[in-house]
Amino acid sequence: MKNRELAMIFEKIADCLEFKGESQFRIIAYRRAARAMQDLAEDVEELLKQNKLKDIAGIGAATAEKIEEYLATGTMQRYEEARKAVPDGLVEMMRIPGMGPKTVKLLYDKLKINSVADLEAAVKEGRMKGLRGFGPKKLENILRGISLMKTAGKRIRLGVALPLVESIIDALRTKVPVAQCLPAGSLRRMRETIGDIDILATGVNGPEIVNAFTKLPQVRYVLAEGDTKGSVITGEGLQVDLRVVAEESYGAALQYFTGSKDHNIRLREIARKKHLKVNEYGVFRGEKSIAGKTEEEVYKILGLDWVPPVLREDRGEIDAAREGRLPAIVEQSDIQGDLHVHSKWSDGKATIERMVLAAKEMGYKYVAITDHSYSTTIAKGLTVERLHKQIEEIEKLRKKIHGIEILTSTEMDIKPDGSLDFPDDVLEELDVVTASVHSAFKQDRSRLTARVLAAAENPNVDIIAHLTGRLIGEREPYDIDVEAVMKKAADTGTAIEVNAQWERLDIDDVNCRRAVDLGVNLVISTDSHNPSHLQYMRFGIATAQRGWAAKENVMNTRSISGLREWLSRAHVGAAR
DNA sequence: GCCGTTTTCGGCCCGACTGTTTTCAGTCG
Repeated sequence: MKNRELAMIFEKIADCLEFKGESQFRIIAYRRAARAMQDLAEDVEELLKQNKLKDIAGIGAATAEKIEEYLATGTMQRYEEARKAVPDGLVEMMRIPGMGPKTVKLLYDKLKINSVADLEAAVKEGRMKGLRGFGPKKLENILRGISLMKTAGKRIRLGVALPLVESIIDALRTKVPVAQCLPAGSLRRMRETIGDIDILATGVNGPEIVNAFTKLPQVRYVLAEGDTKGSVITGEGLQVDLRVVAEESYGAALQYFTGSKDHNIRLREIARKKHLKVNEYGVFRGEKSIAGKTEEEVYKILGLDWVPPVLREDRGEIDAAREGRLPAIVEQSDIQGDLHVHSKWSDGKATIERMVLAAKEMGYKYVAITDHSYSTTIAKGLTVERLHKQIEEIEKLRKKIHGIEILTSTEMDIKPDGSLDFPDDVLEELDVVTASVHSAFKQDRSRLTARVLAAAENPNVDIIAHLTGRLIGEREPYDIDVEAVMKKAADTGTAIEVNAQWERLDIDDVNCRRAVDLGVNLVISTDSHNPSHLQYMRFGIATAQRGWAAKENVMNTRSISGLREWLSRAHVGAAR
């Protein structure tokens, strides 16, 4: 799959064009094309074969031709030219916070500075002396930018970012009176990783709030401090931006500060066509504010339904909002049970009883105990004999704990040769069966895919868990043909899991959207190894929402009888 | 370079903050 390669190439072309000072619009067009490639769940080669490249939003005649050229020849003329014209060092220099194309170009033209290392040396040797626009503060900022780029700049995962932002907001509230204070940006959109943290506050005294913010103990550097906006770097090297607005602008500011950038640009284009203007203070006709107190009225005045933050990625949600066909996305309150929970029997940290009681506490109507099978030796996987003992224990617990159904289950290993740990007659004894890959990740694409396809075809397998095996920022997805597995799952009724552990979020939002389009059944489960993990359901829900999943798409929104109906139907589907 | 419920050509989102400069360009989100 060449989608990612193409995304990188278009991004690089945009960088080079930016350096050369070409039209902003052309640069934006290339960046948009890059993102279109990034967001594409289907294989770009497949779309080329079907002659559908130009159906992708952001891909026009020129970029389609370049994609075709690259897929046919392995090179792209435009890319080769751009790389030759702009040394790699210059592109890297543009990544330094505070350094843009103009500054880099000027230093290259005047002083022949062409790398980050050379830039650092030049500042320290005083080579910029007398150069217009390079005062002492500017030089200081360049050095700081270089050190920031070295130490920071890494995206952090949602599960790490959320507690961090909560601690910052709590600290701010103790220092200064603020009416509203909440996370915006990619955090509010629940993206799987967060580049920087955005916080929106309302209050009458902007400068005082911003000042208190810049003096918080978490702050290492202050990047900017104005009347309504502050920007800092925390001890962890993470950038946090605070924006303060008046109460009457709350909705418009929240909308603006939640983004995404591309979503907002679309909104402003719509406004412009209606001879309106949208900014963070409201929606304006001429000088007059006509909306802004709530997000709902901002969207409404533009002729759109309110768009849930998780959908604001410019992935078709604007058109859907205009046409009244936004999905009724699945909500936490729809979830009736968790179908992926471990206990002490394998690598979980708590007894079955504690896990079940914690699930009941969540308000669930059922929970499946999915301990590992014996091939996963590192996790003390269960043999057939131990599985039978576990079933006996569950039967006892059923008599003891009421108000929640305990489902017998397994997270069974799909072995390297595609066979399964348990024979069919054992699987038939279980209420629900999950299968997943825990070994031989490095197998080639065809073997790995065949292995999972075989599991999905087994009528006794109900769910495929963490399909791609990725660990965000740690381990790449296995080389598996996700599209082929999904098509098989759509055919057999086998569900694909949205794993809610924030290190995994597997499948991701883009693949989830594709699954929904293909009519694949989903489950959202936490893969809990202790009772507190059950809370991670919110991350799984957010991922499914970002994938446009509705309640109907998600099997564990069903009542226990509805769930059992699907479990039996899945088997019929596979048998045909 | 993309795109069309005013357009197939002529548009293309909008404002805050900084640093250094005497009125604004560059950068960022």
